[in-house]
Amino acid sequence: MYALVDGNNFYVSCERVFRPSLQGRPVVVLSNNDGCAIARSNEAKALGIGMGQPYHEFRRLEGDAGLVTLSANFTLYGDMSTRLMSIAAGLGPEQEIYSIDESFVGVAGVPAITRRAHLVRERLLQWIGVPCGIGIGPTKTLAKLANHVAKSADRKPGSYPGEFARVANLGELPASDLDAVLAATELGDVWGIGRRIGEQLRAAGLRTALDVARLDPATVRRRWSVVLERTVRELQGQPCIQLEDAAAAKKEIACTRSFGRTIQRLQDLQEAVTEFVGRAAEKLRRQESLAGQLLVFIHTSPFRRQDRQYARSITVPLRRPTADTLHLADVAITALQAIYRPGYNYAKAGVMLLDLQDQAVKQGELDLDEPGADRGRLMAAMDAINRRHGRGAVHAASAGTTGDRREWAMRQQRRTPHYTTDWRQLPIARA
DNA sequence: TCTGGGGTCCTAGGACCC
DNA sequence: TCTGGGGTCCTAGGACCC
Repeated sequence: MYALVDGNNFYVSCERVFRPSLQGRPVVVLSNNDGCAIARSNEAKALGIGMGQPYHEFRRLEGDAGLVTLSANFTLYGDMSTRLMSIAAGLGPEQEIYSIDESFVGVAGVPAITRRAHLVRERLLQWIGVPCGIGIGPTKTLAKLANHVAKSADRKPGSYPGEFARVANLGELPASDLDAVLAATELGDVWGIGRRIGEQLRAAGLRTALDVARLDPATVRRRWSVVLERTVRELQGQPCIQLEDAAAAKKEIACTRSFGRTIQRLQDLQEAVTEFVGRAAEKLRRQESLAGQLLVFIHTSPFRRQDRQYARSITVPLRRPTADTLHLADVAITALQAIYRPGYNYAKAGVMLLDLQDQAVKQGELDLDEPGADRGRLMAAMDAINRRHGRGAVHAASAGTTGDRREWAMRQQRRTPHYTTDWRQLPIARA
């Protein structure tokens, strides 16, 4: 038996903890560069603002409907997430942290689980201040579906029985009642059924989660894929997707960004790419891995129809796997020079570290006395300084030294403070 | 004018091996 | 006219997730 705990409209809820005046108001959190909506309060959803909708399309609601828009504050959300996860873990013996605001908890054998879930939920609300929904079911897919039910029963009364509001346990439901819940759920709301497969299923005459659950797994495998087959079996109550107890090491690490405005010069791209390498390599060292390949890409904006378009990437195999920022930056800049073409308005660039391997596993070789081959201590010192004095306190010089005046800097007009991770930005309570 | 970032898994097809 | 069988590895592309 599994539980899925997740924060409602998580980013918005985090912002509301520190600005209670946002309660009850339509609030949207924007993506990087204040580009599009990535979290919406229920009130904002009611205004018709869609997930991923471009900001400029709903900006007018700030005046017309009292909409509050905020720039993304991922430092805050990450810290709130850590706190939330540690409390959610109290629900059962095993936990898989699935995303910034969701975790699966293995709850097999936990007595009075529904009541316990209510207590954990109240604790999350009181200690963290973030409202959560908890769904419980015999498979991860059914736990996800139960979580959807819990949220819908809360937000849209009448869509499901009222006792499912906030906490929904499908595990102790008679079969006929479970069928009724599945029948009331759109197939597109099932975990694992996205836009494309959803369209194909609807074209085949299916409408609800119950329709999908009644498909024959072998047929589904033949006509679609083993992935969808697992979804069908999980809906039928047969567990196919394991709980991933320990976080696995990443197989690739990326740092990619759209620019605050388009840039043309190689120099600016070099600064950006160097910075991306620095961040990616830092993540790489944190998980104690080495990269075997590095990929760099640059492209123009497909949304700027008037611009000539250009997009290219290049993958460079590294002679030795490495986690050395300076070495990786050298490689990345050479790679960038190979794909850069003047005369385009570049909108985005990125770096990916691929073919990652454990740093403990090293190919032995003759020491050919390569200068600077091992800068592990320098990297450790860089990481320590940046941890203590903030991101970017030390970096490769090719990342540029002009700070916020950098041409490509991200636009973030309404970012809230780092309330919980920076002494200078602590909130102040006044009597 | 203005449209995010970071991942995973699966499959098909080609190259290559004996 | 007639052209094997069995396998691995790699990559690109598609689909999904939050």
